[in-house]
Amino acid sequence: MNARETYHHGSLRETLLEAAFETVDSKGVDAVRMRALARAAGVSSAAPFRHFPDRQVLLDAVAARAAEQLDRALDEAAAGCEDALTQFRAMTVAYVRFAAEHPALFELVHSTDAVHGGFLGEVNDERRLKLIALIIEGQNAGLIPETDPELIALTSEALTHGLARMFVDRHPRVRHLSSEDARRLALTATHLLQTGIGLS
Amino acid sequence: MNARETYHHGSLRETLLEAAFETVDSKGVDAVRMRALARAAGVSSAAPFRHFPDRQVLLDAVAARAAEQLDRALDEAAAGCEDALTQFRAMTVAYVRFAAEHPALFELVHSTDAVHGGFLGEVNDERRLKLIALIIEGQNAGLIPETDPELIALTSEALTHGLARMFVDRHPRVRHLSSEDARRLALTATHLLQTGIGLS
DNA sequence: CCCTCATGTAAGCATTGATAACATCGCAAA
DNA sequence: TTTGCGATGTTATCAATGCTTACATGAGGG
Repeated sequence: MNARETYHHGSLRETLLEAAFETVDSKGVDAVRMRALARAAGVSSAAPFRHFPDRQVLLDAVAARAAEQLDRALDEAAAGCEDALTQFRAMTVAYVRFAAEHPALFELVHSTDAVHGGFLGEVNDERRLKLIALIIEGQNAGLIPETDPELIALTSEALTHGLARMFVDRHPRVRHLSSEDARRLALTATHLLQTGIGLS
Repeated sequence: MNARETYHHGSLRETLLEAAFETVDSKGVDAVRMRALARAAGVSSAAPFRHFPDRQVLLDAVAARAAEQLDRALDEAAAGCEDALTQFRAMTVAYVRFAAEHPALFELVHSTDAVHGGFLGEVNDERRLKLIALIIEGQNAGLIPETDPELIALTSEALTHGLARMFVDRHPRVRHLSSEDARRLALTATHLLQTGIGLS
């Protein structure tokens, strides 16, 4: 499929999107070059612009796909869990892990440009709402004390996001951690916080 | 000093550095253009390369200056505080505040490229060591229970870094917060965490 | 006083994102 | 089946950018 016989490519948009996604994941956002993508798809350097008005729109599309992947990872992590609290913890771990394994994608999902553009912001919002819902659910089930859920969610998210960011930024203290170490760290840290919130 | 009569500029390096710093702070890293800086300094477009081998080195210099400014902010915040714990909290607030007020500079200080290049990494390390020292000092003074200081520092830093990042990323939940609100949030969040750690 | 070398200039290169004018072809309507 | 139109691809080209090379200038030490 890399070489092409027909004048029309057939699925250029998807091919470009996929290649851009891989490039971001493996080499970072800055490594995404319109001409390189075109060359890889066996197509002229102007062709991509038929499918993406400009580079930023392409990156937005990549960000959207990455957000889907992140959401899926969180859902899968929460799938096997019984109560709201366990789900909450599992999602925290999955979140940090995604950041550790796909730093560039994680960064792109939260990059101001893409988020401010609207649709991605809503996706992120939805993910957050899911977490708040879990907290409220936990409160209703008596698992979490009835403190301000907004504050709990915010603080918890800050801790999670911060841990994730430390992996993205190759923070010295987490740089050489194994995947399992990272998992334990996320659990321990959130546990520490949750002790403060009032969880057992 | 903007217009120049002499063939030699006299302080081109500093002028460029300052202009780049301002540009990063006000318009972001991507807005830094070598030619624009040269034009602003009233100098040919090749001149900057006499002082900075390439753009990245210039950005590294900007990052170093930003790191100094951040360190100064933290020191000033800690200056008036009595015990280690209060210092620790004040520095947390100052850290988040710096991120909120100078998002691009904050990002640059932690950008992987600049950090991985060595010297900036050491600056950041030093800042971290200062925090750990505070924790140990707090433990010695009986203000902080004798739990693993590494873990406490790491978790605390994750929370702080996460809060800071939320401002940088214009996170919806903090986007419309006033400076005072942000201060309170940082305090409340760290308090929540410190409750978990075992602080009063 | 002069001559060296740090610092500046002019010109140009390769690369990049983006656009405009033209080519090809799938597909639906006549 | 034919036609022709809109989606998609091509070629050629632009302006901007980072960076380099070869040359110019002049400040300051010997």
